[in-house]
Amino acid sequence: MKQIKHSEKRDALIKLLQSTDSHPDADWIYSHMREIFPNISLGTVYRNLSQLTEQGHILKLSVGTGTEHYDGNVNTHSHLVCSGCGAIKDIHNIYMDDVFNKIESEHNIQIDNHCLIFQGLCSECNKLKN
Amino acid sequence: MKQIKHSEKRDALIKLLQSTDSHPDADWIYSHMREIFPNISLGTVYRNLSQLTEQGHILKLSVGTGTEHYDGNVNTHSHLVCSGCGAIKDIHNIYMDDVFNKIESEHNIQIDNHCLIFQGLCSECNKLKN
DNA sequence: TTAATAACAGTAATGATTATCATTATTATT
DNA sequence: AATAATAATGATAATCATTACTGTTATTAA
Repeated sequence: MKQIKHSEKRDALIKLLQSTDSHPDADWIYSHMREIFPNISLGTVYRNLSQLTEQGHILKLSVGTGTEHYDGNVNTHSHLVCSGCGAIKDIHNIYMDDVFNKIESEHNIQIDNHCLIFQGLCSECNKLKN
Repeated sequence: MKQIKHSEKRDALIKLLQSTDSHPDADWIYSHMREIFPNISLGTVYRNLSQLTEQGHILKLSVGTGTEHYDGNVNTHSHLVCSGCGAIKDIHNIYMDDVFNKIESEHNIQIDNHCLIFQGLCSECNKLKN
């Protein structure tokens, strides 16, 4: 197994992701990292993003928008992609463990992880609609 | 609104997607479409895939594998991406409507659609494990 | 202090998807 | 049926997110 060496930039990347709930993509992350490290390379951002994802320190969200989005919050929760404003919002969801257990025993499968993405209207856009 | 004209190839594309439960990507679809229409263009495949997705006749599955996958079954169901064999399997799931209702009222949001992807072991790989 | 090697910047390459454009097929209208 | 409008198509070029490569620098173990 390949050892991992300390990296100031990787630390800052986690910190950046944990400081926002906007679920940014690599481009946003890159431009914000450049404010801290003006000459950081885009390759470094991608390399660290995939390493951190692999190790479970961050989450990769495939929402079908053409770019991958990332989440510094690895606690179980769901996401809403709002068709009104396009934002990706966190949805606290306590019901999935129960669903897991039922489905695991029904299908004889093992569920290690999941990704639940809702499409619809966030509370702000839903309010505007009425 | 742009009118839609009949297309033999689009019809065959839906039919192809409905004939399999393998959740193929554009490349697989392209090569199978070429068996029916030897000179069909890859662009035609992509164009029809996005049109059909937009109109809700098929589903686009963003599972984070680098390519988009497509599903001809638009009835509510979930998917398992098996970490053993890599397959994408259908998971019949009757529990989500209930979860929707609870979450909609908790968050004052409107849920139009959802995509639930499990990661774990399919029943075959789970059996082999023991 | 040295040796091994992970992380890095800079940049080129890859590969999935989208756009363009000239031609063909479909459909509404005469 | 003939015509006109325009959607669909094949071929191909362009785009753009992501990955790979290469020489250099930083980290850490010995």
